[in-house]
Amino acid sequence: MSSTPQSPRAARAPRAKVPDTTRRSARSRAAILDASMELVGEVGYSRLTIEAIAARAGVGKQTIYRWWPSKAAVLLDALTAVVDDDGYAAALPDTGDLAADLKEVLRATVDEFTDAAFEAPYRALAIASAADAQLAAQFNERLQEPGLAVYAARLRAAQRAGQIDADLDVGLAVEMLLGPFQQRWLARSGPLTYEFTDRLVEMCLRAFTPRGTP
Amino acid sequence: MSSTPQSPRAARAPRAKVPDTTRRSARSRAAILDASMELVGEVGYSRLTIEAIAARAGVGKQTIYRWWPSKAAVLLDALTAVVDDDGYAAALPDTGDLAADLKEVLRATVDEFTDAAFEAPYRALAIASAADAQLAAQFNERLQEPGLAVYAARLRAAQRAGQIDADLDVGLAVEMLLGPFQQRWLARSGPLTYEFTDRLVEMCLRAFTPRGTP
Amino acid sequence: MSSTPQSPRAARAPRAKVPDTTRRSARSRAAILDASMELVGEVGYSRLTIEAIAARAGVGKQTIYRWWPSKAAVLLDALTAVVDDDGYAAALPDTGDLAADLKEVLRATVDEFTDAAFEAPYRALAIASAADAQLAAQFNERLQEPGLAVYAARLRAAQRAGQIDADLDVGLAVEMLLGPFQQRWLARSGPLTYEFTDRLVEMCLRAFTPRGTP
Amino acid sequence: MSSTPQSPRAARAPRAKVPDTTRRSARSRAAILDASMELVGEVGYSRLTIEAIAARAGVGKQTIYRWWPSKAAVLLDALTAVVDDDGYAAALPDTGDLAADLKEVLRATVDEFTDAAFEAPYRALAIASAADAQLAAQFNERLQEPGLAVYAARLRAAQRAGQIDADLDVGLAVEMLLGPFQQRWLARSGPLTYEFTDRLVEMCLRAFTPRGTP
DNA sequence: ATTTAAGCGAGACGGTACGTCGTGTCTTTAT
DNA sequence: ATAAAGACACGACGTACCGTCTCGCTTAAAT
Repeated sequence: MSSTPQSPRAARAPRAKVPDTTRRSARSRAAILDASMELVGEVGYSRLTIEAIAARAGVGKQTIYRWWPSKAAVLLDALTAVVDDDGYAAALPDTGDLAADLKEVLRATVDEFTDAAFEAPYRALAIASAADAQLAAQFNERLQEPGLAVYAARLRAAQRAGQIDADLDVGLAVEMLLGPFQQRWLARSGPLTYEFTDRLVEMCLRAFTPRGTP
Repeated sequence: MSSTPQSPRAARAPRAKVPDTTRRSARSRAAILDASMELVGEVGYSRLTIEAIAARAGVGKQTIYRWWPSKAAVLLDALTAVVDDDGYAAALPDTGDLAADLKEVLRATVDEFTDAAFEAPYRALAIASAADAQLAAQFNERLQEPGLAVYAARLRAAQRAGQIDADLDVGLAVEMLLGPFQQRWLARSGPLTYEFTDRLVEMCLRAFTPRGTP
Repeated sequence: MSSTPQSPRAARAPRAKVPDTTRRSARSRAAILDASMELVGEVGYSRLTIEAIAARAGVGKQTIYRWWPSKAAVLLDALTAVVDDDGYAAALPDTGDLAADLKEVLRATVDEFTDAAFEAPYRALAIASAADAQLAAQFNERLQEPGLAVYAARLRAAQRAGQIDADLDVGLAVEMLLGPFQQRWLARSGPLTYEFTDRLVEMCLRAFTPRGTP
Repeated sequence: MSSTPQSPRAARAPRAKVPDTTRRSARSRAAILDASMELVGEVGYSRLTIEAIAARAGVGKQTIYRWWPSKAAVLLDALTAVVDDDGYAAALPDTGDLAADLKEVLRATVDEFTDAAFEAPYRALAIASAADAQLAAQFNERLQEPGLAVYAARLRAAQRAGQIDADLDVGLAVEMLLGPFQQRWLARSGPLTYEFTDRLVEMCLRAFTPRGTP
């Protein structure tokens, strides 16, 4: 991805493949990211083309090929930029009521995945990741895992508060909370409703909490 | 003389464009399905082309376009044929030990999704479904839901045996068992191991079983 | 061409390629010829297709392929039928005034070649003949030469009347009268006007008549 | 950002779609013209395909479609290039003997039209011109008329020398000399022999020369 | 008076070529 | 050296026809 930091010196290697980042046009970069977000919303991932991005961005094709290896990589940068700008919720709320907190956040996530402007590029990246392991690694690292981490943090807080099992595998717990949700979304195997997420939270908490608890 | 005379029979065909299924070549159909399965395994979905399928099958391209709307639709038929031939496990084993039964089947599923011959077309369809709602409906109905149904049946048997809550939402329960699995697989967010599925089953059963149970 | 007479017995040859003429459907034949004449006028020769002829004629494609080797052969039969029906002018007028007679007939020919209904199939055949020597032989024999023959007859009458050289090569003379005309028409190298044909006749007659004549 | 900035220069190009001629690859152009000449000789016009030209030339199909509207247009450029390179006979010989000069040139033309390397593309263009008025205009202007002009020049010289009528319509005269020839060639209505052209010249000269001359 | 067996309408089939679109590379011209 | 522009070789697209090949079906001839 283009985010790999490149010192100017790196370009001095005998046959430099990587262009000189310091000379990069910020204006072009922004135009490309904007155009790709717009277009993926308009036509969908499969009909998204690099030519169209370049044309919409008023940019030469080579400028895209120089800095990104694929249209998915462009989208990854574009969505990362948006998410980082919007200031990723660094933490889940912690009202002390774990169930309420999880339900609230999952309801917000339902809203997010119902918003076409966000959904389109996110789905595009999920699709591209499913097809390309290398992209998947980047996608998971840069967009998915930060999201999961805040769930994990909240669960660990609940562990410390004794609300859930101390020896609970937090990673697995997060997968149980989000896996069914993402599956419904990506495979369109069911509607994304508050009722679904609420009941999913309730069911999961039954698994997370000590058996004796009523 | 040039006016097309319409026999009553011809007039009964209300919609034009639809080819005559009775004249369809079974040989060609089989060759196309075989070729598409082979090729998706060899080159992956994104490099799978209808031209290559036609060439491999020894068939004209039009014969594919006549009967299928997309390469994904071909794969859906191909995989459906394979699954139906192999005799879908109509039911999960029922040894009385729900945890053991679920673990066994999920372990088998791990094996299945580790087998490239099965994985490639299945992933291809999952990708295509993520990109195309219409295909997704077909994919879910014809391949996913039959698979889920056997889990649901086993859970309902366990309900009758009093092993899990009588008022458990079986559909949701199945999503909890398979969602995290499929998510790991499709998004490559983690390894598909027996350990993972075993622990997933254990966690889920804690959610499914009556709270009082130790 | 389909005009080759075939006795029923010929079909008894070990591997009969030639279908049984006696069973041929006159209705289909007529519909095909009509349709081909219509279509060549509507879309031109290069866009004329056998499928379209069959569809317009309400006939199976095989019925065309059974009886004709090419779409040009169909047109040749079609135009022959029309020309024969219209009763080919068996002879040029002979008023005694050769120049006037030739001018009149050439003016009529100008009219004919300006009529789209006649021009389109005729041009189609001329084009097909230019590309296919075998068709050319048929076209010349069945459509061109009968036309030329009437000119030759008229010139021979003029020879007998002493109006043109007795040792004139009548065949060449006919070519001189019609070659420039057909060339203009086919190559579109100039307009087909009465003035052109009148002056062509006058020039040719200077070549045909005895030198002493003023 | 996505609005396409238009430099004044770019705005001066009134019509879109037209590719930039200055960037055209001379190498590709030459390869395409060569390949089309070769192929039309090998397989004939009707079996000449743009795909085959592109393949033989080592060129993408789009490079042909970008610069030429049809395979006939390619051939027109190809033949024009050959003819211009070979240095079109700028003038007929003028030995003072008009008959001899015309016979000599027509005999040379017979040779030319008997040479397959020249005949094939020329016939191809004649066929395409017969089918397409727009191409015909180009063909006549760029290949036919320059050829006719040299005949016209020679006839005008003869006029000045008093050998043929001063008021002879030179254009018509040229059509009389070449029309029967081209007709025989294109329609294959007779053999192209020296005897034919010699007698054609003699006949025409009888029409061109003053009546009193023996 | 049936039985053949042909022609027939219909259209699926294996192919070829079409003309278009997008890819990723390369070259030109202009900052 | 990067950028806009876009020509290029390539490959796949989805379509249109080709000419062949079954399918019932009518229909005329030969049983």
